[in-house]
Amino acid sequence: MAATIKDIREVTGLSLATISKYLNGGNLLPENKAKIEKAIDELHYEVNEMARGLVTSRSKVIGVVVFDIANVFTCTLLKYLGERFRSAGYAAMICDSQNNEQIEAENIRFLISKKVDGMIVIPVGLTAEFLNPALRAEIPVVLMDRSVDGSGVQCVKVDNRESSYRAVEMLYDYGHRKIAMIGSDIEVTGKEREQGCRQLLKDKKIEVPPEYMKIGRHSIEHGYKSMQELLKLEEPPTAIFMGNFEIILGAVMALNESSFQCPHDVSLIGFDDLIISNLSNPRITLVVQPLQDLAENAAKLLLGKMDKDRNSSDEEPEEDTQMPGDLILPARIVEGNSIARVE
Amino acid sequence: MAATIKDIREVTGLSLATISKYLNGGNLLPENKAKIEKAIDELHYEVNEMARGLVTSRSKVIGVVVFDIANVFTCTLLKYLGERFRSAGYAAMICDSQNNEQIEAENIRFLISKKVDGMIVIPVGLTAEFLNPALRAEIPVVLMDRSVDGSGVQCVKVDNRESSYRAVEMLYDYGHRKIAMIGSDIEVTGKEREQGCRQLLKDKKIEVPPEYMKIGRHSIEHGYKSMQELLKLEEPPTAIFMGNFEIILGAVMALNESSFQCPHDVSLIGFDDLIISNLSNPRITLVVQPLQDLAENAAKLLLGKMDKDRNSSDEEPEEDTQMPGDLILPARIVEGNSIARVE
DNA sequence: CTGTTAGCGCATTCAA
DNA sequence: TTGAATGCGCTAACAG
Repeated sequence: MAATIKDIREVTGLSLATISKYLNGGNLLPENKAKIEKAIDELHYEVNEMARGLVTSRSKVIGVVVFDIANVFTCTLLKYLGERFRSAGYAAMICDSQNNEQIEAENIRFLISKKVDGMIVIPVGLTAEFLNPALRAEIPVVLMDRSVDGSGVQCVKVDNRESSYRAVEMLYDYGHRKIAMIGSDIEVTGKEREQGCRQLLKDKKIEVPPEYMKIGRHSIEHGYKSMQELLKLEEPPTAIFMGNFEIILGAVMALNESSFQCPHDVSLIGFDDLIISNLSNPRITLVVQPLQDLAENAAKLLLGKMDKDRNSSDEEPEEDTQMPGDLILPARIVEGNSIARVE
Repeated sequence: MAATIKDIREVTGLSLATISKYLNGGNLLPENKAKIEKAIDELHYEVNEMARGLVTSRSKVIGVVVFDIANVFTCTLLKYLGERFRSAGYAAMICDSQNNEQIEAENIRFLISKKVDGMIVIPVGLTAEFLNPALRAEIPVVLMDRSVDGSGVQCVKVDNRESSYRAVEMLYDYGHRKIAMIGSDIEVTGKEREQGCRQLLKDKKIEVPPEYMKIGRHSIEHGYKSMQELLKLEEPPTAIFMGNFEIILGAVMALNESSFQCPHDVSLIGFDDLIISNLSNPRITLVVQPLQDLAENAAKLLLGKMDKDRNSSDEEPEEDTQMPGDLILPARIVEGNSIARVE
């Protein structure tokens, strides 16, 4: 069996309290300190965090619930989140919701039972309900990427609407007037991006044929089929805005298989990942989210909330809970050479 | 504060043991069952897994230590691992080693202190030492992707040597004789892939100019620079084997920027990810690892070990610990159209 | 089927 | 500075 502090007591002859004090950085005689260190080394003692957590009611673990773990966006966020948490002395417990709201709700409850000290959630669900158990348990929560209306929980994200607006504006500024979009509508994110696109077109008084707005599932297939359909139109668009990573993937596949050339026949701009532009030829101009910034801000926010929670613990009517609203970071456009100038 | 079983006792008038029995699926009077369920619902009770774990000395958590969380390979494995563990009633605690052996060692010790019931490790390190604490703590461990010599710990992986051999053989069979490789040498995986390549060339009695073997860091930059250098040679290769995802990325970037066309001027075959072939034009022929199989086998193996550990607990000299050796799965080649036939 | 009791490993009082 | 005692929330005997 693993060694416990009792074993250390046997070896050193000191009391449990003294050993505990050592483990928690208290002051003791150098002599005793050395004895304990020697014993720890010999016994390969490791603190039992379950027992410690039971006493302190703090686990030093932060739960991270992601809507889907198997994509670059999520992984990159996880990387940065993990780094921040680690340097603050916390570990991350990552739960994949597999794009399933029920699993998401279970994940939340699971993490509560694990007594995590805080949670980051990149939600599947649009409804706020699934967060209630965490709020009731008084576990600080910070959302990322997708805000949840009516949850009253702060979210760190980019301004999808504004960024999409600027992306389409870039197409416009290059002279394009026949502008199409391939996007998704299941998540808030997708809706916001569509809104941004429509807004620009409206502001510029461009009439959009309904067959130019390909809003469907968030999937490679949707991107693939939509691109095929757009290129088959009698009057195909000269420029296309692609709403997310998977759609870009599918759309570029379809384009590659067609006789159309980018940017000669059709110009492209996409929302999301940078890795894509390394592979495609020509490089696609992209709206890139500041993933590291997003993660660091979310981590900072959460750690801050956790601190406050611990200090204000009992009384005090929480005067400063003034519902701060979402934290919105700017996305930047990274230019490739996928947009042709049109006269 | 969160509700405990004592609160349930207050409400129901039943004893702690009865409530505990309910929580663990024991039989009790329907009447009492209903009472408890009502109380749980009202109080929003959630089991405190720390307390439970302290008693049972099982956490229902499996630790997963990955060399780098921010890549598709890792994420995909995490996804499949997570699904398997979840359906077996376990959660995954994921630790990123950030490609750093020291962090890796800390992760192992951290998970031990969290009393995880088992571990999956995709190691950074080549040396076995970092696994010792886990072995001493008698925590079942299964490695993935990269075996660690002398650790005595089983590893689930593909046969990199054999797969690379077949990849290069495909180039050979298409008639190529001027074959180059861009690969990495920091990890076992990279070394094995290089060996497979060299072996085929040797078997076919092909002399390899040293400038054809670009072995360097596992990075996009290395792929990029190496491709540039290869194309600048007086006698450039007609076919190139690319050893991993990052290298493919860089190499394809460089190729796209050059005047060379694939497969007309240079044929390509790569080791790793499938996503790449969706984007590049033409589609690159790839050696694809059976990620789902790898994950499922590793999960099964680990869960099996955990079961055995719990049952054989005390005595029995573990007769069947016969060092089963690594579990090696076949990779498959997914053909694109990046290889030209040469006469 | 239910209740009583003890103890998991540790931190934390309070005395000494 | 150190030690003895108490309890965190729960499960696991055992007795009823």
